[in-house]
Amino acid sequence: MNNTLSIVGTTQDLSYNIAAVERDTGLSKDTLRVWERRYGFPKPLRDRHDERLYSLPQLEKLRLLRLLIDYGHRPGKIINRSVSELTQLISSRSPAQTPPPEIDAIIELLLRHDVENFRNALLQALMKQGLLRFVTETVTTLNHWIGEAWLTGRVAIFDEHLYSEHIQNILRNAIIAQPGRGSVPRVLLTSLPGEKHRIGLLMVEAVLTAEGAACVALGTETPVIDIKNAVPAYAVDVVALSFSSAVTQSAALAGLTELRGLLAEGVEIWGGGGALARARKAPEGILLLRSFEDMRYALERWRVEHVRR
Amino acid sequence: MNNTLSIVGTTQDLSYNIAAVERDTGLSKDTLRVWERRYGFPKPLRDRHDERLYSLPQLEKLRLLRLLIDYGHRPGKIINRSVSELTQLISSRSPAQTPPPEIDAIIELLLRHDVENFRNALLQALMKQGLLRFVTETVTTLNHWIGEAWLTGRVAIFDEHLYSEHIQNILRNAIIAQPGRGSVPRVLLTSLPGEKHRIGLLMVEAVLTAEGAACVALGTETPVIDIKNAVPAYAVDVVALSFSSAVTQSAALAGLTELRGLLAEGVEIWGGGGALARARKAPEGILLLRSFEDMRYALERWRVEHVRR
DNA sequence: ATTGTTCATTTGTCGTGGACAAGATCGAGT
DNA sequence: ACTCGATCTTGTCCACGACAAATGAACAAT
Repeated sequence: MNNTLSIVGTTQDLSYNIAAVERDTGLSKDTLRVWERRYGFPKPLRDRHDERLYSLPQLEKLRLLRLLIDYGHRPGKIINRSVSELTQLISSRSPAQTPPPEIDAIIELLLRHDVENFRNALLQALMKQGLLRFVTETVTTLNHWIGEAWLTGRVAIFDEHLYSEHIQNILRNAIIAQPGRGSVPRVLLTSLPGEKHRIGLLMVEAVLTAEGAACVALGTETPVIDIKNAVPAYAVDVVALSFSSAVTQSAALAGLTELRGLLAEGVEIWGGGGALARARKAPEGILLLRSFEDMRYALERWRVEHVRR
Repeated sequence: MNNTLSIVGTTQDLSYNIAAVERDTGLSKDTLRVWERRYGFPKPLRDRHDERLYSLPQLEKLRLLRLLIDYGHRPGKIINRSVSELTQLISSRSPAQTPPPEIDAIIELLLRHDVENFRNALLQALMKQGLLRFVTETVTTLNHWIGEAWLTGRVAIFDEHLYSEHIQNILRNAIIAQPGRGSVPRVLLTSLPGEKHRIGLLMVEAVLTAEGAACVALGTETPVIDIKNAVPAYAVDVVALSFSSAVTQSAALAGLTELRGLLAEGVEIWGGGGALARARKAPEGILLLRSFEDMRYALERWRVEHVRR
């Protein structure tokens, strides 16, 4: 079972065993070992039983590498560069643009760790704009720029955690405020195992609920089989899946196709999110939503096609 | 990278490669291979390149096994029983006790997949009892009995997902409703990597906020180093960590001790949750909270010890 | 009766290297 | 500009040996 919390460590400078590194970097054990074999990095110390002990600097460099690889760099080209070269690569990649001032003001509060005012700024934006605009404009751009700031190291991991929690609070608060009795269509909302990003899912739920659909939200990481079983149980008309850009496009399409094979014909499948934003054509029987605009249109279309007699 | 969603499959009856099985069962590839070697199950077909291809029945039996093992059965004893024997084991596991009627009524709605009324029943309970009693009584017992019903197979995985989402909606809604300006102490709230249960964390946040503390919630799975860095950034007085019964007690204690070594003396560490409920004695410099009562007492004590001049 | 200790067994994770599929890159040809 | 195939790169899979960590049983001590 993969529920170890263990971190090997002496009091002062700690070392991480290979499982801890896999957790903290997202690089599989196989990958870590094969990198060591091929490129000579990371070359961890060994404990008394010849098991790998990674140091904190190694772990930090691995995180940098992961980031750059996600961004399109090839491992072999960058793995033996120094940490400073890598950070330079990251910052040089960042676009010259700056976020719009109202977004920047909010990010500024996050950077100052001013929890109360950060929360209030978000709430005020929501009040001022209404749920739909708040989600489709403010939250979308906030996500983008905070991701950007994280890449360049301006925003720490815990800041991003905090941001995610607060957005969740606000979105869930907005969702629960909606009535949503007997609405159509009934939409099952979730992501496949491996996809952990909750915010995209909540944004969709907020918009759909606001547009009068009935959402059955299952959170993240529902195995395909369980989705298949949930569809008849909750009598849903549509299954909507979210894929953040942390997953590859091909993986997302494969998951969608897999699900299509398992579900009844009448049930629609919608897929959206960063991983699919640039997808060319949809697999048979699947609707790709490249924007919130697309989604509202899809909703409209469903309703026209399923008019009550 | 472990973000493959790929599933190998022909249109009709699909087979799953070892990565897909790892995802859907939570059993690591190493475990799957060593079970095959030792016990002869699961013995998957091989593709043209000698790679394992698991069938759907195998996958389903693996999920049953996982369930029983989580409950305390030993793999070696049950792995070669038939599926019907295993399901029998699960249903015979059902405890003599039954949940109190008001809890049972709510669970019944979940079993009927009656989303709207389920939501309303939860909201009504909250209104009737107030936040504190709702969390410490209703949610606590609901968690317990739904976990129980899941073990006996009465509640499906997707039902539990749905339950978790709704509880989150409600708790976060309650949290955001509180003012919380300039309160003390400032409490950082999170869990360590590997601990994914969010509900316990949210329950604590709800209670603490209601009691007038200022919570800085980082969600689940924050690496120790990031906690260490967050403490000065957010100027917190207390770090509170939650450990569900999915982790072992020793792992929880190790994590707490590890953290203690990294944080400044003045910062308190509180640990709570299922894994620690039966812990004997706390490590040096750590406060174990075995109940919500304990937590309110700890809060009281902190305030007395840090009286404003 | 509960708690601590010791010892044997079970079980999951780690190690090694070899192999190869799937992806990425690049050049040639339409 | 674009497919197409050849070529390199990279992650995942395999086998199987070893052993640490978890569990259970047996027993002593409080």
